[in-house]
Amino acid sequence: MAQAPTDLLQGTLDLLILRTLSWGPRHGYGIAKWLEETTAETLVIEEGSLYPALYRMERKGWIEAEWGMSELGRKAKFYGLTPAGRRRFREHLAAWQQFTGAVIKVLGVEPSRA
Amino acid sequence: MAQAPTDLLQGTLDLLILRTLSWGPRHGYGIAKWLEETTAETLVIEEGSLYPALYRMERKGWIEAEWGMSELGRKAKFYGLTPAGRRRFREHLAAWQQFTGAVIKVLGVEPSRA
DNA sequence: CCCGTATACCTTGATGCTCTAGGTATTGGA
DNA sequence: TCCAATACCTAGAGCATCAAGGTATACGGG
Repeated sequence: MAQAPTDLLQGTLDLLILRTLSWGPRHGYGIAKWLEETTAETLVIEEGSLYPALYRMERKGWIEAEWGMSELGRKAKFYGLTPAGRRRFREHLAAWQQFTGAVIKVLGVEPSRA
Repeated sequence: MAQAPTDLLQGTLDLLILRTLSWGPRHGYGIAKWLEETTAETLVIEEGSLYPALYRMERKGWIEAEWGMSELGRKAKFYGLTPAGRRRFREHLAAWQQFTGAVIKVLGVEPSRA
């Protein structure tokens, strides 16, 4: 399969998580599921990538965790954006837009609008 | 500067190089300069990333090197695409389009069309 | 009542890309 | 003469992702 979206994910996972949480708190498992559903399984978030990413972001003060109950009645850790996380999201988003715009310029093609 | 295009570059550098060479052979230094000029310095390719990437790609049979003379009369190593490289480019490009399309769907914003 | 599946969390080690920071050599202009 | 630009190269560190393992609970079907 060579170099699937896998490697392309680098540096984008944080941004995707921040966006997911910008709609409101969610638990880890739910973040991954939501991303997968939203992109029709084009984006698949491995748990070995997800949880380390969440700790990283928590350590940096972008998100905050709180234990609670999932919709299905199981204990789950809910993550929510901090003000710093919101700021970070805006900055990272702008950087991504600029970067991707430049890549489009080089490649001469647009992303697929499936 | 936080997380500049630096980290976003992950997994995209190969694709950018393949695209650059799809116009014809070029030497390493020239590839980097061309990418920087084309994107108004939004994309800056460090030499410590560039040369390892070129060796990697040569080892994988996507590009071929040949010593020659630069436009300015200095010895330079020119890289050209192999048939496998052309195939690789098409595949990687398609994967990038699909991946980036999915990211756009999640983020809800378009890349900047500066 | 048992068992499989889905939910939900977590960790370790390996892999692999990019960057920092160094280095060499040549050319041309101030 | 000296500096900037051209053109190449490398070692080591940092860091993100993945593969592959693990725990525990709820629920439904048999």
